[in-house]
Formats: sequence, structure tokens, C-alpha cells
Amino acid sequence: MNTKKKKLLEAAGWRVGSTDDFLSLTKEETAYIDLKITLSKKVRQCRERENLTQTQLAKCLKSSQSRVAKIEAGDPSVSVDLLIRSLFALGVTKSELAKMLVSQ
Amino acid sequence: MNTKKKKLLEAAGWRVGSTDDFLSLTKEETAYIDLKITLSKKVRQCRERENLTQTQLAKCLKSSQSRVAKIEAGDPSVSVDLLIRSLFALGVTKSELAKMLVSQ
DNA sequence: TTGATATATGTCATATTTGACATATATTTT
DNA sequence: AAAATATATGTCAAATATGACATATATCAA
Repeated sequence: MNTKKKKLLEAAGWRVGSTDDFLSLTKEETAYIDLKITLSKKVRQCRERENLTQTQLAKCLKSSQSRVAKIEAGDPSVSVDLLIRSLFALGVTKSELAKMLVSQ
Repeated sequence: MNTKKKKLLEAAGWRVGSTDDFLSLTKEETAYIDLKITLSKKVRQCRERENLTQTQLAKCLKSSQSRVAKIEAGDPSVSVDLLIRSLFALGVTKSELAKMLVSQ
């Protein structure tokens, strides 16, 4: 829903930094986008920590390298489901996931 | 993916209680289902705390009463995306969400 | 530089998720 | 009890997410 706004937000520059009150997003929309950005960054962090290539992670996920690239780019076509399943595939636990949400 | 296993797990009785190591689910699958169950319970909790009916919450979400029922039932057709957006719609913050993941 | 390997981006057919509807069943109120 | 209200369940067309592919662009070693 409202992918246009998300696409705008995810345009260059808005991947980093905060996304507070922009383009008249509601609080929920902001929280949701913020969450996706947080999780996508964590996927990259975890993958690099494990010294895996995108292709290798894709294999674990039964997905493709291009989708992993999109996961890490916070692409609007990527669901929170896939982000979280990626983290679980990288060995992240529920409590570690919880910590990820609050760390910066 | 693998909705059959999920459906089985979500059959009567498995909504409550733990879901450890059952039906040869991988760790990731278990963690994912466990997360969904946790979140669905929290949606109901939060909605009731706010004294909203499913119909009222549905309106906030621009969804329908029947979908809210499914959200709270942990129905396999409900994504983590929708669960989390429901919580945000109920005013839950990112850090509160984090706490929800660890509280039992 | 060249070749090799890794990551990014665009597209698309298929799969999954969605709101909506009908309707069944609880639960509460009178 | 009946009526009113709330929740549950099944179905389905439309919307969205997905893996896969082609290919562009980095990054790095020789």
C-alpha cells in the first residue's frame, strides 16, 4: 500500500539517516519504513560477519542473488517477512532480533 | 513457502504453548512461526487494551473485520508485515515491539 | 589492463497475500 | 429467550511479493 511514497523515501540518500516526518507520512508508515531500513542494514551486517556472498546467502534462502541485493537495498518489493527470514537464516535469534530493533 | 507445515502447526492447540522441534521444522522455520504466533497474540492484547472491536481496528488498517480475525488467529495467510503494521496502527513503538519479542 | 568475482538494477511469470464478502458461531444486552 | 453485537471461517478476484533471469556496474587480483 502506498508504494509510491516508499519508493520516494528509498531513493538515493534516504537509505541512510532518519526518516522522521517526511512527505506527510503517518506515524505508522514512518515506523514501518524505519523498521524495514533497520532490518535491511542488519541483513548486510550479519551476512558480512559470516563472510558469505549474496549468492551464498541466496542459496540458504532458496532465493537468488538479485533478491538478496534487493533485501539489502531495502527495496520496496521486499517484505518484512523476507527480511526477518533472512536474519533467521543467518542464525539470528528472536532476542537478538529484538536488540536489533532498538540499537540505533 | 511450505504453508502445509504452517497450517499443521497452527491447527487447534498449537496456537498456545511452544513450538520447539516439531514435524522436522528447521530452526528458521520454527523461529518464524514462533514470531508470528507471538505477534498475533500481541495484536489481540493491544486491541483489547485499547477497547477496540475487530471492526474498529480493521477501519484503522483499511482492512476488514475478517482479516483482523485472521491476524489474531495467526492464520497462515497473514504476513509478518501485516502483523507488524497492525501493531504500529495500535500505537506500538519500535522499542515496544522489541520488548514484545522477548516477553515469553 | 584484463579477467574473475561480487553486487546492483530492471523485468516478468508465478506465487502469495490482501480486502471484501457471505455466513457461521459466540458473546452480551434487553 | 430473543435481539444485538462481536468474532470466526471459507472463498475469491485483485494486489503485492517472489525467484529467476539478463545484464550492468563494482571490486579486486593477476
